[in-house]
Amino acid sequence: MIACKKCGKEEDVIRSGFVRGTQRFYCKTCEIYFFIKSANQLVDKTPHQTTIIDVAKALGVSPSTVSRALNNSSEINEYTRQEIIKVAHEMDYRPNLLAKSLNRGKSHTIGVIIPDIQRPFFAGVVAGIQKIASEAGYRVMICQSNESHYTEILNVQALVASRVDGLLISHTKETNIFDHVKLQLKKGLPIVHFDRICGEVDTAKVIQEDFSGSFALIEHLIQQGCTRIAACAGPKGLLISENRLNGYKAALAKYGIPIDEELIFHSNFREADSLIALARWFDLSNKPDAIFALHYGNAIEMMVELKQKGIKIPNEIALVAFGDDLLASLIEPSLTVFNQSAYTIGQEAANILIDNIINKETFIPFTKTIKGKLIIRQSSQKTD
Amino acid sequence: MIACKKCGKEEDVIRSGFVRGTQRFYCKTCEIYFFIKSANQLVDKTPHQTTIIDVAKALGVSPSTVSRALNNSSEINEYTRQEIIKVAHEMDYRPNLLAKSLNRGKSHTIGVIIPDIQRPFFAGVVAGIQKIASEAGYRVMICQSNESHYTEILNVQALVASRVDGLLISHTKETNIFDHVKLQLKKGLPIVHFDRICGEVDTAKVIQEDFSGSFALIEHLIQQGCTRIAACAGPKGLLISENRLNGYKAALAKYGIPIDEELIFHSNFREADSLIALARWFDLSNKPDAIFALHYGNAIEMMVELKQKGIKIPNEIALVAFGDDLLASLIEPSLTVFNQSAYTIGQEAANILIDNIINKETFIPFTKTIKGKLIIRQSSQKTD
DNA sequence: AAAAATATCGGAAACGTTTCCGGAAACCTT
DNA sequence: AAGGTTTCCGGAAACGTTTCCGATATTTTT
Repeated sequence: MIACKKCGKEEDVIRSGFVRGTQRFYCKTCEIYFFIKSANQLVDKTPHQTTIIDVAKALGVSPSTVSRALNNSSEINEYTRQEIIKVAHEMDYRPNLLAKSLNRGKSHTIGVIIPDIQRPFFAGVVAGIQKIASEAGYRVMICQSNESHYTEILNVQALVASRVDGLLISHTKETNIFDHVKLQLKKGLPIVHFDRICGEVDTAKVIQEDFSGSFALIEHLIQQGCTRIAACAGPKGLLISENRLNGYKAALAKYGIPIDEELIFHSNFREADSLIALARWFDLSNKPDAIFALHYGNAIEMMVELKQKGIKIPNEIALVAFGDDLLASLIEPSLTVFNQSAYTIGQEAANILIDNIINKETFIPFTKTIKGKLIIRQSSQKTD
Repeated sequence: MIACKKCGKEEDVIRSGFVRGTQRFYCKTCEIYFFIKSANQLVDKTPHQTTIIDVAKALGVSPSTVSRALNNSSEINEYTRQEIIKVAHEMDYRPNLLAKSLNRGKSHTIGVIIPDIQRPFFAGVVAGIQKIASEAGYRVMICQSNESHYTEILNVQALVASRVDGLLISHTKETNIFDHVKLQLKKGLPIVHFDRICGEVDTAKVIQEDFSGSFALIEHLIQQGCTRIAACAGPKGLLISENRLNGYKAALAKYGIPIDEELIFHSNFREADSLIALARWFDLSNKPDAIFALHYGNAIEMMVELKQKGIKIPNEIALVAFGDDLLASLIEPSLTVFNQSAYTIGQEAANILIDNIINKETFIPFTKTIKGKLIIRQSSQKTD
């Protein structure tokens, strides 16, 4: 027989099921259910990170006082503060940012979504973001979409679940539906776009000189005597690709060169695309005398292929591209590019986002264009 | 006169200070202090992310039931679960991971500390880490130490404050005191080192074939007929530099080639160092016929310098290095390297860390060496 | 010296979850 | 039909902070 935990009597205790792996009892007198604990159910407190309560107990003060001491509150005696700080340091107290964030309703974390960290451009952007963020006391959480729209959506959800205070995003090349960002924006989440921006959402944006950069590159080619300039563009929906293409067209128009649609190839940024483009152009009766790669990677791939085929750059065909890298200066011939300062873009985007976070109510979205510069190297300088 | 909020009498109410910007009163009868609220003090609830409580209210159930429905608990009716899931979805409920983490005592986040995300090797590692982590349901928080020991310490503290479940770290080149990791390890934080590991801490480690990779490179050079092989090493304290240097020495020893300390230069990975090393070697009466760069960056810098000086690679001097990159295959002459698969290292390190996190009690630290491979290119193949 | 103000502290609520615990109802057994 | 079991749900505690509020002791003012 089992004694009731409350009245101690054994008569009216009956068994009452096997609940959650343990025998349960019921005392009809007291009308209560109860379990009998086995010895090994006694708790073995694992050591934990020291909390504000530990510090408070050590000093015989209340947790609120410790909190005040550690947060530069004015409502605390200076001597008390010093003592608390001393003890907190001795105990290696580290504030639990999860608790703090939960309580404050802000995580002091910003989320970043990029297609691929391994691309030097995005690595540079991330570095710029982290610089500004850490200086402003923000942590950074980075997600890669791997150019997958679905992954991008999951990334947004994950970052929202982590309650980031704001979002920096450069879209997937296949993203043409923006409901996921629209929804969060509507919910009040500060969002800043960079590089691969989205036109249909009212966010602040940081972009490169896509139009004028292209324009400068093409103008340079024309000045070198090129007249049939091929363009390896990106997917048709992608805004930044469109802008660059417009710069290309504008430059041609300025110099009265007709636009030949046969010379414009829409790639998907895959390696194979570069070769397909080349093959198509070289099948033309009227071949191009220059190539403009809207994306850096395409240019490198093309250069490798052209060299392998024994085609002379730049004399037979010139080559210019958007983007820059150590490789561009070291490859032979070195590559003429319009350089986008990834680091600066990252810094600027982070600055704007933090401004947006802090001045949430008054912030007005705007678009900032980061100056790039034309770097003329061998691949475009025709010699006679 | 002011009426007491409790008894309503006005006689015994006196003013009692101007506390926190508001007039305070005291009722001598009731012995209570009170304020009188102005109209604009009424709360204006800002819209918030929908919580589990919102969902519960919408359905007329308790929060615990909602939690059970959303967490695949068995103690819930299937019909109820479906209803709750439906409503939660309609309300676009996103669990607050901060609250969840705080409650559960684990954040499901792992911290990563690397010297510089812009170095392709580390970018590759990060990509590998994120792959594994996201598959396992972990988030990743990345910090850059920028090769500063002090920043590294701050990074550790920041990640601990964020209550990461584990830490992946590759040390600064100037780090030779490891108290910051020792402390956290002692506190029970799972830590895994990779690449730039630390010998004096009992953590799991993921390293490259530093010794045998060097050995293979040097052996290859010797087989090409090189006998005076110079080495551009890293700082003396850095373990991975030591290991590589040992591989170099072992290979020389195997072939009976004496070790000439004049051919070993300890750099600090700065660009200028490469040039200094070259200058020193070329000042020797007995010049080297090959150079082994323990770090990839040095090799590129040296190649640029050598080409500029008109020195023929590999015939006048061969060049090999640790590490790989697209650049190594495209530069001319292309660079012979021992390739370290950064992505694999990241994956492996993440796998081990997660194992360590999950099986915290039983986990036994070990060191895993990731296989690399010798990629022979032009820079080392002497032609006659 | 009473009244008013100030300085400083403790208690408790709140943030959004999960989980422990207990209870009611329905369902089985003899 | 009563004891025993199972199912399923609600209430409340807990996670570690911050902050609101109230309270006391001390100081200043009148």
